[in-house]
Amino acid sequence: MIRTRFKTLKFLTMKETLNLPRTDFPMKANLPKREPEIQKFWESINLFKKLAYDRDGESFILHDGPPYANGHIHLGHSENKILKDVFNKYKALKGYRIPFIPGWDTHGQPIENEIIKRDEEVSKWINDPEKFKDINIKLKIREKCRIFANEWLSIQREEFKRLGILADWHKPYITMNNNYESIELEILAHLVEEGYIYRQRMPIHWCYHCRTALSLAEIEYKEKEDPSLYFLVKQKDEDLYILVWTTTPWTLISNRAFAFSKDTNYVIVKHRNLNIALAKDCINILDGEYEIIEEVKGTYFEGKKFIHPLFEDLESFAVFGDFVSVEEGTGIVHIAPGHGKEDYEVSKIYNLEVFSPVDDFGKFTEEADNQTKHPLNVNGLIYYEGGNKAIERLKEKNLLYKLETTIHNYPFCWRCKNPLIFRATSQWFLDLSHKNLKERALNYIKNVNWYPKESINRIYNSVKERPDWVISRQRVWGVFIPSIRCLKCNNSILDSKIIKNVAKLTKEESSDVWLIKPLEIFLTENYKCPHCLNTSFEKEYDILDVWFDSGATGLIVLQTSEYLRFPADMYLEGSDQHRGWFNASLILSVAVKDEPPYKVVITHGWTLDEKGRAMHKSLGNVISPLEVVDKYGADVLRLWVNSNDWSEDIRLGNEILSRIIDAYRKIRNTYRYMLSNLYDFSKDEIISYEDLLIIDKYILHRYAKVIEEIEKYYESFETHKVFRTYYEFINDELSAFYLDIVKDRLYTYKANSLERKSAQSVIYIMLKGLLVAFSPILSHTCEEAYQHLPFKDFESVFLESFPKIKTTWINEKIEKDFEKLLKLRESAFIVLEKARQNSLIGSNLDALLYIDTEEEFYKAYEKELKEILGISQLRFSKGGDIYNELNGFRIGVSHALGRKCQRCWMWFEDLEDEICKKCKNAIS
RNA sequence: GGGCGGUUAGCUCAGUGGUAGAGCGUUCGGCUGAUAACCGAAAGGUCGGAGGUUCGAUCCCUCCACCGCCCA
Repeated sequence: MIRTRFKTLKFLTMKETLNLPRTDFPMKANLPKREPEIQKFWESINLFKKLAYDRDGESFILHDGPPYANGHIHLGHSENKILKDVFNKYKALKGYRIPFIPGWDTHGQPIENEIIKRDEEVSKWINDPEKFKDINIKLKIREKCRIFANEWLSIQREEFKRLGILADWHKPYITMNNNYESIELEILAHLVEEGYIYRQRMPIHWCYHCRTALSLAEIEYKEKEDPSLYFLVKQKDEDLYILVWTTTPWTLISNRAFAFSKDTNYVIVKHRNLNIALAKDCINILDGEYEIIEEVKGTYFEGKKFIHPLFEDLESFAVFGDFVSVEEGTGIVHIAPGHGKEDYEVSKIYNLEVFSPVDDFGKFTEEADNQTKHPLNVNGLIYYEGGNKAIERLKEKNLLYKLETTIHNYPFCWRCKNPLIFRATSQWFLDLSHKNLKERALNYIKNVNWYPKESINRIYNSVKERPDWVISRQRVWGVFIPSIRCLKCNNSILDSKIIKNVAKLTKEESSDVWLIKPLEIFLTENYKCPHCLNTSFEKEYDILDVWFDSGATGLIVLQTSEYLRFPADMYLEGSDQHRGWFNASLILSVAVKDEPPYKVVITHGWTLDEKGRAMHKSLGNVISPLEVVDKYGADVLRLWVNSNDWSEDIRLGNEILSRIIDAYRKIRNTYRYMLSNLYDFSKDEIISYEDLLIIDKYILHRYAKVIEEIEKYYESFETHKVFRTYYEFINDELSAFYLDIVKDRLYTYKANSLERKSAQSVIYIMLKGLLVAFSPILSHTCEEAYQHLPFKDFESVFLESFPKIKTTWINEKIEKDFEKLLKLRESAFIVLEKARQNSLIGSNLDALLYIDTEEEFYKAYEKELKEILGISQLRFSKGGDIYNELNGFRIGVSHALGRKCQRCWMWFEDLEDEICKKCKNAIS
């Protein structure tokens, strides 16, 4: 008992003589609490202002794609803004100014629908077409939308700030701001002047629930069950029927033609006592027996006329089109020019009527009945009920061949989720063929740097395949297209002078002016209708597609701030934006400036759950970034994003999160340990390179290589490789190697000895560099650790420069030597492990190691070998109680000889006192 | 149905026409002077599946499956 107490006392005394690590930097991060404090610190020193505005040098312009202001941010938003933040901060460390202006998309249907849904009064208005036209009601809805958008914008701003995103949060760009709307109208005026805008009646996707036209970007495809209808059509003046297939019987009311394929083989069969024609390849759709009478080419039907299947007093015609296939149906396609894209196109060639007797609500109009003496009486019926009547009529006339159901993909409104119809309406279009707009855009795509490089295919295809842009919407919440209708000739007029007048007043009073002010004040003096010279007009109230709002951000934002510049250096968004923002921005930019708005476009994939499935409310697998931040901290989320190859889809789940937290802890702890060994280190104690110990030179060399590699990976946008390189350096080379072996020197040598100061110098240089290099990713933690450095030149880690490597640090000779030494270390550790398992030793310090070699190389490194092996004694001869030949090395291990120094725990054969000579010297 | 991309150890990722790599995690062990830490060792994979080219394929080709985005 007494002896134990004595030993303990003695032990404590020894311990007190050591230079053990000490630091205030806590092991436990407590990020949810600490991060907001660090963010407050950044605000208090005006960090963003310093990096964005108050410094000299070139600017790096990353233009923010505006999120839509209608809900909490999700993981995708977080990934996006974090990546933008990483590249901004990296560029700031490289000396660039980073005037990053965040933005919000605030107009459009999602908000408008939400307002309508949640407000009974408004719901009533909107279902009453007369009320909906009322200007005061439009104003009321718009005001509610504006408030709603503002509320969400504020919420999202706080959520983004919580992620540690550096941006001009005080002055974001907002698409519903007066100034923004005003410039947007000027862009429209410019496009009108240049002749890009035209009005045309053609079939477009129409949502009869939202009662508006939709652009391609607002449509989603889902499976839908529809009738699959085969019917017969009698050829006029001949005893021949054709067999036709459709899934939209309601469009039969508007049938104007039947399309054939010229080169396809058709057969005429005797079947059910009728002569029936259909494509040869489709013959197996016939039920029952048939006899082929004749085989003909499609051209056989040229000039043929048919009796309309529903209305015997109407005629239908044979036409030809490439789109006719034998993949499904009968090789004969029903054509309703007012209800289909291909139908419309073929109708232009054959001069067919674009007949579309369906109103905004998806109901048939009287036109549907008035076209014939044998009406179906569908006036006022919703379109699909008209379809049922059409089927009844076919049955009555014995023309219905067969009726089944089919499940196929069908377009739905992305907002209200109702199926869409194709309906011909008059809309404003942006002409992509005008002045070769599309062609120019396609050419410019090649001049832009796309990352990942495969994404160029996607943008190219989506621009190439897009039709003319329908820019008008029959909605309320947006920027009005200030077109006027002539009360005499009924033409719609879009005049750039009028638009410019509206733009001027919009700047003062928002786009509401078009609703509020009388038309006269926007008209030029003695304004006359360009078509009929009439002088009386009324305003029209279509609004601009929201993609026009967001597509114009580059033109509006980049050109209106003295700190920004057009084109931007970088756009960075999710891969769905190839058809969305990248696309719309390119089209508008090329139309207005004949130049793409971006130099580099980076796309990231989507965030999926742990099993690689998309996150859906219905699947219950949605992870909120806010929850992750509240529980683990923003740095964990930032580390997660950047540990994954985000150029593809990335996953998040419990195991992944737990691995990330492990990595975070390891990194943090390494910072902490390095800091804790610098508690008595000062600026004037830095040892010059030549005087460093060789092991310290080696690790500095490795550090330099790693920094170079990391820089390379930032430049190539591969932040997951930045992370890997960094993390592995910390794990393998610092924690498991250098920091472990250098303990003896740091703890047991005289406090101000060269051995100790050499190690401290290298630790200081590396730690500072590592903190700076990783601060774009692990922003809060690197800042926190930076503040704990014993000395530093700046008030924030972000005011530092990316670590600069001195050429003298790169030392290939040392690297080569150490490669050899580390190979030996690897083998020696395996033998030492065996000795440990045989209870021959505990720690490596208990070991006497034999290396059976004649090579002078190893003997010359005896001192370093002992250090990097962490052993007490080393002999270059054969021996040891445990002996092994391994990887060409002959290695033996015995227990160390003599006695153990009570201070440094190393064994000495000739130890006389409690402690060794070195320790005596250190204490004295 | 079409386009683009993906599928390598439990997780995140490397990789090459010639016996599969790393880090983490796991297991076992050590230390107790980084201690809700630190160090060591070991186990883990017919490289999504099936064909083909080749002396030889995880890598090249074809088809298929699954996942994601986009389009019809």
